[in-house]
Amino acid sequence: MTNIKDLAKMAGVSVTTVSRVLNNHPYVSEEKKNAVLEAVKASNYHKNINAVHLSTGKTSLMGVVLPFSDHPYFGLLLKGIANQALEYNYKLVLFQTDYMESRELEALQMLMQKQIDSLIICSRTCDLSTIKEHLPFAYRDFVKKYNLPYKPDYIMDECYYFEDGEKVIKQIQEMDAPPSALLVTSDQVAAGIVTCCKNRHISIPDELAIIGFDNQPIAKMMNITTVEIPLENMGKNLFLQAVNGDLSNEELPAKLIERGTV
Amino acid sequence: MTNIKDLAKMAGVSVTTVSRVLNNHPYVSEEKKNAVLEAVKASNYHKNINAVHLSTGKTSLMGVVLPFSDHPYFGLLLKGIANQALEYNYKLVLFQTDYMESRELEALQMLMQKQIDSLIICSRTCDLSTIKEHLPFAYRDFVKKYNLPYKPDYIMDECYYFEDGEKVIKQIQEMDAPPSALLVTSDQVAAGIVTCCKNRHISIPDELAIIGFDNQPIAKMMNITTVEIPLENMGKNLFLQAVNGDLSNEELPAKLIERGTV
DNA sequence: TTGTACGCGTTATCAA
DNA sequence: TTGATAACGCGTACAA
Repeated sequence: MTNIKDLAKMAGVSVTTVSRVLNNHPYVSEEKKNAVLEAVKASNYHKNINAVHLSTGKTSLMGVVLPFSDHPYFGLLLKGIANQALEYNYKLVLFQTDYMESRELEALQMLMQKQIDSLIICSRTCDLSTIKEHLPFAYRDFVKKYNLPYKPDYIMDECYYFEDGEKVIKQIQEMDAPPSALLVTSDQVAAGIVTCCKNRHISIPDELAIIGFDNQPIAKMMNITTVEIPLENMGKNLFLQAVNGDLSNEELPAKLIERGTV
Repeated sequence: MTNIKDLAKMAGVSVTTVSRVLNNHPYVSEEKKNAVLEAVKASNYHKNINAVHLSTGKTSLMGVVLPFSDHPYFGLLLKGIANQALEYNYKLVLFQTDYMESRELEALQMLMQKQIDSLIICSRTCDLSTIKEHLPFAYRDFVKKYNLPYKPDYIMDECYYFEDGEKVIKQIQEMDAPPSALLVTSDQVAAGIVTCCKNRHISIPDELAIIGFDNQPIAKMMNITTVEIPLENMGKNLFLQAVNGDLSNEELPAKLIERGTV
């Protein structure tokens, strides 16, 4: 593999001049510039980016931690981040954790080792203190904390996909005092619930009212009342905050889309 | 930031010894080893992985090119790759191309610049020749080529999600000679089609037969006949081939799951 | 078992 | 406008 030293020799200039040309720095004569570009072409030269990283101390790589990307919520969030990353010429390194702490730690590891410049944690299983003690510098937390009372039975975990709708209905039917309404954190799951209810002849919204989440197209098709969340926008904001070190704890508006399941 | 030189000074040994301890190499006395480990702890030391990369010429980073990850087909494929990557201690760099050639080129770029050790291209828009001319070495192509006759009208592109089912039905209903059966390349879309047919009182399979793809849980819930593809396994294989430079052009079995839409 | 010294490929500083 | 040369942090022949 040819390197800038080779190029310098080929073009009859110093490595500094080659570097200047390669990075569009000023103060290079047209003549030498052309000589360098010639050499680049002739040798099929490509920068070794790792050397650049070592020299500059930056990688233009941003980590994103999330449980899975094949879920519409995280998928859209990721999309927002990704688009913004594209604009800033950043690449993303994805950490699909499946809610496993060990994988979250891998991300922290990469951050510490400087393989990524920054890290967006969209979901975490590990303790905040764990994050804290692993980092040599301060981190930012944008999550608002609420202390609302709730009924544990009425909260069902691990519902991410369409097919989980069946599980929910089963669970509800086994309850002594089943809820008469469901706030579902994904339109996909809501759609699954609606489908399952149809199969079992449970009337919606009479017997069971449902509000979805995200205002996905599937909610429109199946006429499901839902909450619109500006996920892509959230992703965009996250990226910007991460890349700039901003602290604009902006609140994004959510909107109720009323349809037929309530 | 402290580096191995600092550690060496702190522990009263040479950088070589520090490196040996850090990489679990043999030929280090317990005494010195402990001294180094002490220093590591005391200084909150972390390797600068970029320096390692430069020195070793490897990054343990593998690129994956795919159009989107929030689609069950690519989602599962990615899952298979990711799990295997985990085992081999590789990290993945995701290139979500949205079928844009420019983004595919970015991936090739990173490969050439040695920021990633290897690249798995799950989908491509660019020409094979483009890939070829961008690479300094040979690449492997595992795609079988078939030359089957087909009717262009009967092929509908850009159907990826549940909601695209509506589009399909609309298009079919506008045809002079609509097909009586659909082979759908995603169970999500198939489910959307089935739902849409229900809404419009189109009888399945009498008026329209449907075969899905992937045997996703949604297909089971909606009783859709489908083809089971070992996607995760495919992903696993892809990773192994990429990491080992294997050429085991293995053919994985697909299986028809007969249900109610045919 | 240990350490010296060099190479990896760039960028940055500073003097010319 | 140019070029020597010193970082950057680590791995590793090679010598001891």
